[in-house]
Amino acid sequence: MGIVERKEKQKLEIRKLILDASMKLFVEEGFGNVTIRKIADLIEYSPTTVYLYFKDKDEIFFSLHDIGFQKMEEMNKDLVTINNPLLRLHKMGESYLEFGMSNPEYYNLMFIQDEPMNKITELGCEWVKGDTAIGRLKETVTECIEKGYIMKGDPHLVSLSVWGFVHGLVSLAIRGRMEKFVPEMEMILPVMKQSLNWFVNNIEVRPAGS
Amino acid sequence: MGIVERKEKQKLEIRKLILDASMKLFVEEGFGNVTIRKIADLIEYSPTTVYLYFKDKDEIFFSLHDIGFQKMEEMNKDLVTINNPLLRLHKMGESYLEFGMSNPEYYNLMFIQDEPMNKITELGCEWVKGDTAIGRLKETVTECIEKGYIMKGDPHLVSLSVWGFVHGLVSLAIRGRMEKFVPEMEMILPVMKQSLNWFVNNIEVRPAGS
DNA sequence: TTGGTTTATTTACATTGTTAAGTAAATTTG
DNA sequence: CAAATTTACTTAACAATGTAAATAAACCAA
Repeated sequence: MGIVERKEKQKLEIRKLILDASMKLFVEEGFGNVTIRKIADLIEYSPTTVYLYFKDKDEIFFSLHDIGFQKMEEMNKDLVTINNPLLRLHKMGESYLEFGMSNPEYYNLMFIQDEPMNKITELGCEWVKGDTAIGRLKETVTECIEKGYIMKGDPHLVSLSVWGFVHGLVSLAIRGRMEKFVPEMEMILPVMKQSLNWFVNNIEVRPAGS
Repeated sequence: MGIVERKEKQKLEIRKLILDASMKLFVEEGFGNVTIRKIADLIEYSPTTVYLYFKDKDEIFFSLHDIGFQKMEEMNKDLVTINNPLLRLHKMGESYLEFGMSNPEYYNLMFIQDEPMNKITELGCEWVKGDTAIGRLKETVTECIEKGYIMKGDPHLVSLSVWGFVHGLVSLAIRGRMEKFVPEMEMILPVMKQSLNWFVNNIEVRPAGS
């Protein structure tokens, strides 16, 4: 079945071509300016050809959202080596902030935009990528609690809180709600890290009298 | 000049008609399904009439975003009577969560969607409504720090952190990213409140040995 | 070569935001 | 009151969009 294989490979190549072009447009012109026709122009196919590889526009966004999680995972892979769970949690947070601020378009698709989730509910399946990422957070939080680094509590709830915290910062920033707080662009990430620092300091259980 | 006055009043009435219709559509059919034509249909005018009252679609969204802040302010007006600043901060947080969850469309316009901010940067002016709301948060946080209810730190940074926290929860919830954490709809707000509770407990300075 | 399958394109349509031009009524001016 | 002008609105139209149907071209098995 060598021919079938080759065909499949070609099919995947064009899919990739479409996704790359979409992301390029997404980054350069913003979410609202990604159109099927521009994508088609960029890959030098007719607009309708795109529909041979993706059911509709939302499916393209869903695929990009997926790629975003892969990128994030890659960025996080070194963190497992950190032994101290609270330090690991802190670094995970920093990594999250960095990912969001340096890939706002992916972040947008992964955690803010509705379109990729539409696709998920439409297919009746779960948000696999997001859930596994959160799963890893939960492991670390659980370890923090078990080893007494942070106050005893429901790991589930604490994980949600931690995620909420970093997501709040990133999403405020990339949607332009932080300008009054942090007027200079290049200060946003540092300030967010300070904020995370404050957060971790506060949830850390300090030995009595320190 | 009674006639001029009456005319102005009529003009405002139609503006309100448009805004109400927009909000109705927004709530019932979602952000993406608000179209000028549907608005016009609803108020029984031609689509172009809308443009006599609003420069463009974004200006409608901006006005709605503004109304959202008014509603929020109204919801918060009782809070100033709370003397204990940490309790006040806690209640402000709860109120914020409640507002977001019971008015997701307004929340969307106020803190997530790009369009209203486009209008602001276009006009070269500031995000007045948002900034004053945040100002009130900052006052309470400052008081908390001064009176020793929470750890000493930069009020600016702490305010951003608090805001980030509650915003993170609300925006994850209304963009459907919390389903795995909290599968039952009606549990979302309670869980978010628990989360806020945990947060406040952690930032509160406890007397040594308690 | 023939007939079927895959892959792409050309047309086409409905929906969108928005503008330009036109019209009828209301108001002002003489 | 009659003429001029302003106001409030509509009709018609344009360009851009997502997407479907019809069609043509390329490819391959028989």
